[in-house]
Amino acid sequence: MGRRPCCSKEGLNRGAWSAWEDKILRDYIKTHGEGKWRDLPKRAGLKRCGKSCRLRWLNYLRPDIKRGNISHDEEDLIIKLHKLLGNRWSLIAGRLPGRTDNEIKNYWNTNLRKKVKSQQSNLEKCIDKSKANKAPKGDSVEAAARVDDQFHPVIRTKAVRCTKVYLPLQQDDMVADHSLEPMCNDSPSKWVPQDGDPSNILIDFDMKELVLRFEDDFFQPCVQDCQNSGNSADGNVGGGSIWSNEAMQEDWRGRVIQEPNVASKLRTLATFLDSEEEWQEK
DNA sequence: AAGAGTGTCAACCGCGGCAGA
DNA sequence: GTCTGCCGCGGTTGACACTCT
Repeated sequence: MGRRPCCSKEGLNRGAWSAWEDKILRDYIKTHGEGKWRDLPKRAGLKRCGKSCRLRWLNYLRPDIKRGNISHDEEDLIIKLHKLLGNRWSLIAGRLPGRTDNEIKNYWNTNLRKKVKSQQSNLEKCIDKSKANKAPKGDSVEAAARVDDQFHPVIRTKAVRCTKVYLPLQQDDMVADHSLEPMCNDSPSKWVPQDGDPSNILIDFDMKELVLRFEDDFFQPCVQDCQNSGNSADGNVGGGSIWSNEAMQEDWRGRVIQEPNVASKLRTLATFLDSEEEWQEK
């Protein structure tokens, strides 16, 4: 049994919307409000499918929409949110007032994907170099490499804020390195090994703070080092990738979903992201 | 000047989630 | 608990604009 199409395609207009179609739709929604998209075209007298009307309204006609000129701040935010959420364009758009998921998706595909990819490859070069050189402990490049190896779970905890998370970290590494301690609001004593397995640590702390510190302070030496050594890293810490590669990122997402004590649905994440008080309380 | 190649973005499509019957 | 229909999402397409040769 096949799925019933959303509407009959016969006799319907397709492709670009004309000015008068826009006017009809805008006037209709102004009078009757949004919703009931399936019936809207008939009631409004439009030869369009309901889905098409909805899309046109949400992505183009809505009065609160900002179009074009994505600012540097917005771009930065898109990159950071994309690190956390992946291609969840509607969630990302929800954090950018006046921007639509379609616009952000297009902007990502045409501008940011390449940009982020090149920064990612610079990061990999940087880390490879540091590993090859066996820099002494404490060296910024080595430290950044260790961050890349170990601290991607920090971002993971942000994605499931306020939820206790099992992290596959080596506790010894974390505590022994004093440069990492300020990144955690809670004292390391609150990091409790789970089930006697030292590689699983239960953590529950302020994740936003962690991410900011990670991106803005701790990561900077790596970028500077890249520049000093002739590797261009664009100097954009916020835009630098936290992942060594896409596989690592995918692996991270998969494991989050499977963890028993972690919010198992991304809708939970959406709720969290929509909670302004929580977001700003720290 | 013109044709080819590339980029951009509005619109379409199919699927999955969810609410209500 | 199951079914049905609507809505919203993310991936993809294709028309148009722009740049290069």
